[in-house]
Amino acid sequence: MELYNTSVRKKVKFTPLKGNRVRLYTCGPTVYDVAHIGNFRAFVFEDFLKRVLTLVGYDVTHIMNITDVDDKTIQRSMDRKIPIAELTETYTQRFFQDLDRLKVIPADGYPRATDHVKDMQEIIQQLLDKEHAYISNDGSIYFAIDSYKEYGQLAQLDLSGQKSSERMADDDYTKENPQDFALWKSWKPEDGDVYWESPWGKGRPGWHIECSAMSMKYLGHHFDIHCGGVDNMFPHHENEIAQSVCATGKPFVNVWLHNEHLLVDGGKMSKSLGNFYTVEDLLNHGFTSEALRYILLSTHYRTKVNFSLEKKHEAIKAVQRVQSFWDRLNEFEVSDGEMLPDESEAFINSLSNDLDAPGALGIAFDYIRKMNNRIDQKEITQAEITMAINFMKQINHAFDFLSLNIEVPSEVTNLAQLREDARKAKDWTKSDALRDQLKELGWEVRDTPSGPKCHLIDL
RNA sequence: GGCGUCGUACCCAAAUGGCUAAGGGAACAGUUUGCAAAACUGUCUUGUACCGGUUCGAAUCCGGUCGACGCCUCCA
Repeated sequence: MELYNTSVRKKVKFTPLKGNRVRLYTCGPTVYDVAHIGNFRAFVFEDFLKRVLTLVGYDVTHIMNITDVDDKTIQRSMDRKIPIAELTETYTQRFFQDLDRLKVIPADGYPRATDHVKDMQEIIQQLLDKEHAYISNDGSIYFAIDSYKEYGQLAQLDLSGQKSSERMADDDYTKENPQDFALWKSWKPEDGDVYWESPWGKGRPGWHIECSAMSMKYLGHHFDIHCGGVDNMFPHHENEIAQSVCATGKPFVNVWLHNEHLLVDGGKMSKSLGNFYTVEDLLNHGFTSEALRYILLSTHYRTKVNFSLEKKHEAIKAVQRVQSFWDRLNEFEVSDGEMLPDESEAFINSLSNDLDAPGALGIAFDYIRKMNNRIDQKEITQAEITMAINFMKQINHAFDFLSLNIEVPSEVTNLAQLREDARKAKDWTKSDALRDQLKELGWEVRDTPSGPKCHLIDL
């Protein structure tokens, strides 16, 4: 498959560094607050990447960090007068809950920054030893970007032409170069009891160092894929590269993937505009997990997606189309077999082309219409049913648009049976009344050749 | 100011210089249905922001204009 590697700004053929295993690191949340739907665009994109990699046959080891210490987190815990660990644990659990609600496959590990301070210190020491870092006069440690000639390569920044503004120079008088970034922040009174002992005194790690430490610890110095939002490209990922490469003297990440942002109503999400949505908000608005996945995946990951509440209907209808076809297929007797229709190859080719999810969906919907038509015409064969089931499983492996194993409450089943009895007796008044009754319970009944079928109403 | 992205039908959104520019949603008409729902068929046919250029051939490449947005400082 081909992936767009930000590092070289073009699509490149992807091959794992070692055998069949893809080692994947994705930047996780800072757990000082609830993550919003924009954050989850990144996490759902990464989930999709992983699903496609496994669909084409790779094994994936996926690590996502949890940033549980930084300026904002410390500030929030002080404002709320609760211990930082309590604050971060609350939002970490909330994050996992939201991932689950969006049907995101869990990572193989979610290392927390605060559990890896020692690993970070080791890297910092290596950087000091190799003179890529220096201790400033307040005890903080900075990475010297002048010591790494490749600095700016990922973001394609030419730093030689940039001059430091007076403001920066004033704020950062202890740095050798205003662009140098912190590896270790010395303790200040406003940090309270948030500090770790180190060879350089009390302090806490800079933000970028955690990803270098944890990715290399769990995936090795040189691993396959590192993902994040476009905003992380600079400075975060640029700094990660500098730290990691200079500390180990080895290549760091093979392929960098960056997803574009999500806009709401054409602009940035903000609490003051009232367009700041969490997963919970949207579920309360009547979006389903599948509809949210559809919205996040039906635009290519490198294109900005414009979210709005008006998309609910479109998204729900689209995923229901897939669901209805699946339900319809399952009314047939299914025989075993690995056969797949020709469309499966086109579908996988589309996904292999830098995760062209919209293109793949086009193929899937074309196929669904074609097969619905064959069922309507009563021309469908047993072999086609089997292939359709297998193909739909592939589609669902990648997108997860189907709600499987929904249990119909016995109350609903009973009412549906009463209605069916009334229909057989041609008592249309009674049967329509029972249908209305079911509707009030949130269920819709469809009369099919094999009897009435109940479906949850999403709208 | 520096770097970069984008503009495709009523809405959303693919198309890596080459067949009639996918697909989803909405709308309208029909088939089917006791009526529905779902599904199917048809319509939405001078739709690639605008102007110019390169080419046998351009949504795609180049230049310009207009518009939207991102990064350069914490960000998915």
